[in-house]
Amino acid sequence: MHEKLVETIQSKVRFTPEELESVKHFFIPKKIRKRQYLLNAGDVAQYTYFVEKGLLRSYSVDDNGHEHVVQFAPEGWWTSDMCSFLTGDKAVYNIEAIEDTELLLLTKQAQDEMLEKLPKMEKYFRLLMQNAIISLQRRIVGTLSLSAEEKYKRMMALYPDILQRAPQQHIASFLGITPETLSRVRKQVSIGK
Amino acid sequence: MHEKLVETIQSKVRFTPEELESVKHFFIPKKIRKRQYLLNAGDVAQYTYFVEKGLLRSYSVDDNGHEHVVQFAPEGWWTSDMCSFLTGDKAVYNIEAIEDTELLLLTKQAQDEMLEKLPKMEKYFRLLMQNAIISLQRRIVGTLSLSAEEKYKRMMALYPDILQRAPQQHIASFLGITPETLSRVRKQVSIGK
DNA sequence: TATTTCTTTTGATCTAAATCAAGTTCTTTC
DNA sequence: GAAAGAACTTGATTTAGATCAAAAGAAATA
Repeated sequence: MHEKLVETIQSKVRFTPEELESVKHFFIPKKIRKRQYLLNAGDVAQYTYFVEKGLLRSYSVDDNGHEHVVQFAPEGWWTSDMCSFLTGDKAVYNIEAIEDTELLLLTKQAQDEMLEKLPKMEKYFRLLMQNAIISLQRRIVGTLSLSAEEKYKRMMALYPDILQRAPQQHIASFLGITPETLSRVRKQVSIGK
Repeated sequence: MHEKLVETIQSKVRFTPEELESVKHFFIPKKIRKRQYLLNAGDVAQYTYFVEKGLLRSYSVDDNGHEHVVQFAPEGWWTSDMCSFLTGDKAVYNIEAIEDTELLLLTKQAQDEMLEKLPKMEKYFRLLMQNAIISLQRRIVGTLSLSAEEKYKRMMALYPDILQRAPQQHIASFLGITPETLSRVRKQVSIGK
């Protein structure tokens, strides 16, 4: 159940087998089915979620009722409403399972205890955050500078698996275009090949 | 020269005066004048920069020659091309001073030594990164969901000082609109009041 | 396996913001 | 402090992508 977690930790920090074993105890395993929600906007995020298997999406809903996908989280990724999780404020993001998903849940308290007991985890999380920032910055530049077709092609290059696994409406939302435009772009791109 | 740095560290982690003092030695002070560059895309980022005073902008240039402002960094903020700094790859961002600016430079080696010697700095950087992620995610949602006018109003609410200090073309670029549109929006908003 | 519901495609129309093109005003700098 | 160069404003025109509408295709539910 903790294979992916152990794998991602080992790829970033040197840990003894015993340390790795002790990490596991801070997490609560959980499985949810497709279409179920981990978090609803307005509630407080009690956990950060590590995805062992499956696929999640987190999204916000704007004043016009339009959804905006902030993140897809496939196996090996973390997700939550970070602000809500850290501050206890109401969450602004909803988190839904796109596939049946196996998770490891970490409460704020468990995380604090873990960081206390295993300070090397600080480094793991810092590196994790650094990578997140790098890709968020790239996404912003992409959003600002690319056409609908270019955005789609970039997604093909960066996340081909998510393109296969997530419904097109959610991919459109992630890219910041309408499902209609995505459909037309896909047709265009498939002809072009 | 290290006032702001000490202030932001103290706001996130408990340090003794001696520890705080020892932090300072890892940084190289530097002043640059308005319009000078700290980093050019294509070079390797040798430093992360902490802004003690002044204002920077980092931006990328796309294939059509359009600039896209990724970040404004006023006093108390960090900036760099994080990817280049960490991996040694070529930078994709340019960093320019919008005002005469006082900086504290940190090399990768100095950062590693500092984290080694003062592990509590891991926490400081992790918290810093967390906040960055929260605001980058919000910016993405804003970029996807708001009209030009709404983006401008949000900037008025979030960063009123930067709106005063940075030229409009750079603000337009940060918001993902053209300078012409920003000019019209500003007129609109000023009449509306 | 039928039926209902959700998702994707296709077409027609509309619109916010981009682009193009002058003017105007504000900054450098010599 | 005058000239040159940026930056900003204003107007006319264009356009990528949104919106609206309806049909076709999948997938969930019974």
